[in-house]
Amino acid sequence: MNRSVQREAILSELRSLKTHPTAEDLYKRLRPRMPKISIGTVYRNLEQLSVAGIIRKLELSDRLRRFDGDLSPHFHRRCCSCGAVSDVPAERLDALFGELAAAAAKHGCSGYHVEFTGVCGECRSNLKKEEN
Amino acid sequence: MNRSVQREAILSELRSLKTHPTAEDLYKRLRPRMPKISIGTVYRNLEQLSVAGIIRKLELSDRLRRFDGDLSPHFHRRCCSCGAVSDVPAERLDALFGELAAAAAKHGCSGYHVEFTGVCGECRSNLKKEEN
DNA sequence: AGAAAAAGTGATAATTATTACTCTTTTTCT
DNA sequence: AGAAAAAGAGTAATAATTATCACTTTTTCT
Repeated sequence: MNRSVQREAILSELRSLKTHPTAEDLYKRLRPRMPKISIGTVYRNLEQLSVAGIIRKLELSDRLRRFDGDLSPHFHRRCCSCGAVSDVPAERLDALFGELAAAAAKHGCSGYHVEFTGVCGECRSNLKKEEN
Repeated sequence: MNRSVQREAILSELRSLKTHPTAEDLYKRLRPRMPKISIGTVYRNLEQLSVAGIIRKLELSDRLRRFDGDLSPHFHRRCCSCGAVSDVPAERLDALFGELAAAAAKHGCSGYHVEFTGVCGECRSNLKKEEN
């Protein structure tokens, strides 16, 4: 994999975000700085970076693919209402990680992904406002 | 929700399978019996059935949505190579289910989904053949 | 450093899963 | 049975992602 200014911009932008952005999200954020960058370039680089194990491709309960620059073990939490994806802090879950890895291995698998679903705080308060 | 022959055929076909089929898969299987059924009907019914909680919609590490007629608690295992989805038997995982539910609740979530990833037996042997 | 090879880019076309729409048929309910 | 509601068939539209291709940038190698 060669290096390119676009690839590095995409990677550093992704790493600066905790929002698990889509390719389109990143494209919009990069354009002010790099007006000529193309959406295909963003897709191509995200794919390559994830194949290389430098980032993680999340294919979750959604039609859109999201990307994560944080490779440390953690769970994801998705809002059923707005679709936002946030991290589940790892505190006190370490034992669970180990058990899941062991369960996966027992069934011939090397990886696992856990997604929690619920309504995020923001959406909950929006829904309450609508009720009134 | 009214009843219709198409809906019942879709549901019973799904329930007869352990393969977590896509809408397209089901459509192809139903056509010999019901040549006039339309793909839109399959999508519409699968959506309605999952909203009603009669089946489960799986949105996993894949572009395609898959459906599951088995509502009992279990994990899924996906082959990284061919994409096949199979069930992880629940034996000895019951404790894990409980811990995950508790962890989800602690983080304001009501549901969770666990997917294990690895290469399935069939793909592993195919890959070995290619090596020779 | 400079030439040749490899990899990457931007722009756009193509693909494909899913949804929307219109009109007809089936189901439900009295 | 007959009116009203729900569902189906067929097809068009949408939208995320991938492929293509001529050109540019980066890397490699002497």
